Amino acid sequence: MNISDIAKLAGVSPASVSRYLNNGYLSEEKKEKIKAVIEETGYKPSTQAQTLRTGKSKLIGVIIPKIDSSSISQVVLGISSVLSENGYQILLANTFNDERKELDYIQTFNENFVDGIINLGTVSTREHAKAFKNMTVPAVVLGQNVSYASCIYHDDYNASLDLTKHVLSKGHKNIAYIGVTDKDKAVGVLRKNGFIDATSAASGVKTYVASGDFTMDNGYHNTEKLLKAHPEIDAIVCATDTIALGVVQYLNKHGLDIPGKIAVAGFGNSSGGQILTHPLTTIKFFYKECGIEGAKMLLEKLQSPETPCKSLMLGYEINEGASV
Amino acid sequence: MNISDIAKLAGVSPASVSRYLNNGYLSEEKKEKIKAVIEETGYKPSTQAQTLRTGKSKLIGVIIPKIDSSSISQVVLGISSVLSENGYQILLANTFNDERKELDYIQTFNENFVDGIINLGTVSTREHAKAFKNMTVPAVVLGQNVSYASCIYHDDYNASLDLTKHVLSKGHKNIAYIGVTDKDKAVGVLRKNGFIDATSAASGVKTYVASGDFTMDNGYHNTEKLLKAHPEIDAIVCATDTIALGVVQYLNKHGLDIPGKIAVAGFGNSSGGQILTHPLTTIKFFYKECGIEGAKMLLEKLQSPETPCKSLMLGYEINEGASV
DNA sequence: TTGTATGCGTTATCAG
DNA sequence: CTGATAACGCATACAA
Repeated sequence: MNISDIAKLAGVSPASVSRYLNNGYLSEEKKEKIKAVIEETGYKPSTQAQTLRTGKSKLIGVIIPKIDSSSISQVVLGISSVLSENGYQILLANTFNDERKELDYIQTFNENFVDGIINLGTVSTREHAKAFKNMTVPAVVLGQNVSYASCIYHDDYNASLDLTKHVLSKGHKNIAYIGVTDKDKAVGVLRKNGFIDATSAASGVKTYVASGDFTMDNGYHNTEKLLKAHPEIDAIVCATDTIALGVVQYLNKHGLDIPGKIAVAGFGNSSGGQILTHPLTTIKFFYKECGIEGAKMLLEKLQSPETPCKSLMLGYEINEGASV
Repeated sequence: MNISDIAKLAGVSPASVSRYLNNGYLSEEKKEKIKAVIEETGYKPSTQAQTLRTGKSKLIGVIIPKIDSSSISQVVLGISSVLSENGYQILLANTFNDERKELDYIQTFNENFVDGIINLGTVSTREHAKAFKNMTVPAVVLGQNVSYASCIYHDDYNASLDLTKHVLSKGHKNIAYIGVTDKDKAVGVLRKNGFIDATSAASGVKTYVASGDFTMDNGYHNTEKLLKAHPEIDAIVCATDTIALGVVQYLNKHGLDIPGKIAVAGFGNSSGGQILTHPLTTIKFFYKECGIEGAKMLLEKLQSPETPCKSLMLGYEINEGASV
């Protein structure tokens, strides 16, 4: 069932049907005719052909590292709210935190299927830079401060600095940090640096740094290791709430009081942290706003392709729970 | 940059380039030529045109109700593992639990873009039945037992029956149930029915039933209401772990001991339930397996379109935590 | 083994 | 206001 079939059934030319579907530059009489036929047949124009012809798909590719994450969910919510208002649909590509898959999807989306790309950035390698340089559709990176594309990111460094200072203000002297890979500048490097700078500015404070992936397991197992080697540890700062929850799980399991024996802090203000007997002290970033602004930035580029690259940094708040 | 440009640069016909890209029915000499030009130019064939021409996109549309969910994440992981092995990519469509959006995406995907659809079902209305009947690509529904498509679902009723029996076995006599909309047969109706049948078979047990959405807030606020009206309640069974975590949050906040004062149970075996001081007693469903089997079912239909409809039910396990 | 020609379903141009 | 026709980029039947 294609446009010509409809045209025949309605006794008009394919061009008229196309006009009906688009501008509607058409006599009332024919409009009626065509409308009737389309409703009867349930005809839907082929998006493939439309896209091939117009070069526009009204689809935005959003690349995310994992789906089971409240922060990412909020970013996507923000993106979705703006884009659907403007007639775009979202195609989500989940990389399962696999750098290769991320590049694959960037490639797949690029030149194909989508009118624009939003990438919730994790790592930024030379290959990423290259991929974005070669990009023919507008793209925005969220969560990382990159030079090769417009981006929106959080003030990870200062957030970490402040969070750590808050922990220090409670008198803790042996503070551990559980982070993630340095390949992730925002979450891996900047948050760690904030921790290091805050603690080294304090006197009489010893620190212990560990690292792993974005999972509760990371928190659980690193806590186990850290405490076995350094039972004097009295506070643990984690690069994400998810990791912090793993820490909490370990501490609960071993009857170590939070924050009496050991304080715990994280980043992300996830709902999971708030169910605890002692709600998690955590950094609240503006994830939904990040999505909203990112989508707006992309729309702007879609409308005027010559828009220059921008980078926007968003602030943060400390959510003081009872875990510190 | 299209196939003819490449052909010209390589001094061959467009057909030869096409052959190079596909079968490779071609002399070594020309292969070399074409390969060189493609690498030099970074040429990528247009997926749009390929799809228009072949009718195949190698893309599977997966429609999910929310992304911030560990169960859904696991299903998607299962789907992804099977499909990517077979050269398919996944396009995720998130409906934010909006029934209208779900139908929209079914429509959008149908006849367009994708070679097949996997729908993580929530509600099943007459419109859903109609949409699936009109579907021109193979489709599989996950999580709901529907008649209009192949499906894979969980044994929600018996899981709920067993879970409730387990709660009863601990001597609780005033048991509340916090569920979700009856529009969702699997989670809304069957789990509730299991609860009702188990409790009404027991003697001297009073029950209290509330309902809301798939959020922690549902658990939190309904617990508040229930306990204010019925302070004698000594156990709360929830249709999902997320709801149960909201219950836990309320109980923790008000210093009500779990399970001493009130027992809590849920469904889904989410990691969030396991961080608690008293890990959540919950039903473990086989989500990843559900995704795997669903993807296999779809592949089968893709390969032989005349495959008849199937429905497959998966079992469950009780994960006995310390919350009951 | 290779090239030419055609058509997938649509929209845009242009003449009427 | 309307219809014929070309073109988007590719894959394939057919001819060579």
